[in-house]
Amino acid sequence: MSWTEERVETLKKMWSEGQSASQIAKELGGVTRNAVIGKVHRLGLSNRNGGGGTAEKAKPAEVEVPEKPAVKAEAPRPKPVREAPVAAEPVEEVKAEPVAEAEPEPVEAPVSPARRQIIPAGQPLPPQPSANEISPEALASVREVEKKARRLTLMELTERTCKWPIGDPATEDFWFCGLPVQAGKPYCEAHVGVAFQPMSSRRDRRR
DNA sequence: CCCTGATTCGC
DNA sequence: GCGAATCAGG
Repeated sequence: MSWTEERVETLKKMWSEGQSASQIAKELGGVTRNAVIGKVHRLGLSNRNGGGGTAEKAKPAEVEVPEKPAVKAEAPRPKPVREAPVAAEPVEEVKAEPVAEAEPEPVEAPVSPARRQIIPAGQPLPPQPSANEISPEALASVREVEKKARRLTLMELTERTCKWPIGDPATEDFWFCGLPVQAGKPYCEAHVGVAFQPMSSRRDRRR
């Protein structure tokens, strides 16, 4: 597959949304995450903003000293004053521009630290079921399984780890199940059981 | 082990 | 330009 304009646009869109290279690769198909990352770099849109994923290594402080302007006896070229865009507001989102890449444009902008935060866009958290809507048997079973939970943190979750939350999110006493998920489902077998109950079996349940 | 992006370098 | 291999990290 090649990087058609359409595919590149999908890439740009997803990348700016904070999607990971592998996710983008899946979406596009026919390419690996390496290809995506490579393309991202070639397009020059390496740094994404937002605290979503792992975007470390952001040390803008280091700027090579440009050495002196030298003794150029040349004509002081007027240089097309590009006008400093002191818009004061990081407008951002320059999409919808079919432009085929203008020029490098100095990455260093007098931009203020007021950046838009991008929402992780992860899987929506599963709803904590009300204990009184789960059958005693199922509940007991789940409790048992939860003893074997891997106790993963939010960041450790993947497509193959059960995302069932356990404990109180407001305390340290909180983690995610993390056991292997049931094919296609976001939870492990036990949690799929309590998460997807037929309406018929959860009617009129009292404690 | 699962995953992430960054870089290199032969093609 | 492309992307597999590799690297460095979580």
